[in-house]
Amino acid sequence: MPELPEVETIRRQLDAALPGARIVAAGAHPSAKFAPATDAEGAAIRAVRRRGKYLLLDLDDGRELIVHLGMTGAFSIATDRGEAGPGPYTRAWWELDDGRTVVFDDIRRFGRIAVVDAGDYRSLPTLHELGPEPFDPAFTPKVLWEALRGTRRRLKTQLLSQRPVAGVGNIYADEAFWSAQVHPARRSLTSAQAARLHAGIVEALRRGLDGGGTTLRDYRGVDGRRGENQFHLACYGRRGLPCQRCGSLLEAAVWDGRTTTFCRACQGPTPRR
DNA sequence: GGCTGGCCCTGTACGC
DNA sequence: TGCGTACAGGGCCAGC
Repeated sequence: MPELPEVETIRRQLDAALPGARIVAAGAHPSAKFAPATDAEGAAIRAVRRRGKYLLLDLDDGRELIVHLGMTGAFSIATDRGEAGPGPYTRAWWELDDGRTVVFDDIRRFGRIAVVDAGDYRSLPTLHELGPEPFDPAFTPKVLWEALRGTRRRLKTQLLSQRPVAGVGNIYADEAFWSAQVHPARRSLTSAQAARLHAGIVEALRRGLDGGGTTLRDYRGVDGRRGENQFHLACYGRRGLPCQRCGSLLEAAVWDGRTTTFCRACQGPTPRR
């Protein structure tokens, strides 16, 4: 499940390989989520950027090819015809003028592709309303506090909306709340808790980035390599295992449709509502 | 306008 | 062994 560190790892690999190449042909799964991939045909790729979990490929005609990896999206670049080309889970592919083919596979089809005028993200609500980048100086503890205390939703639910900060998904959210010793089901927090959560978010994402991403099931880089960060998770997916800080057994619950792992001893009792 | 819950998807794990 | 069911979850959207 690609979150910011995984998407950034992929971005770096694509940005090292694609700028300068022109898309001479394209194909896509007929679903409305992937069909727009063919709209990029004829354009050259200038750069590969990232906002949150979205990959933004700048095209030379004033548009952007936007790709969200969803849960199981993955890129590969085929250099020889017939080798690592489109497969049963390929949802889009782009043939380049240098003979390579960029292939986008997505088993569960939670991904999404769009081509828009540069900077016009109105057709992608989450991207349009996206919060600051976590490593940007504009993302401060105060900004996070303001974004979280201005809602009555659970803190984690609000965090996953991508509005307080861009790029945090379920894995890094659990890690950040555990690190900050803040209960994710709370609906309010102090400025001191916000400061700890801010530090926890940045730290968790930085660690994921340094590890080349977290591979739990499907995530692979463009080069097919798995991430390493799954070996360093302290909380996510460790229900029933001892907390690395206090030794209590970690618990898990489902709130707002998302499984959350937490330490009752470190992060406090679950709020009544 | 804010919030909640359902839906989309398919491989994997597990129980019977 | 084979079948059925639950589960994983990011983003969108209808309905409250």
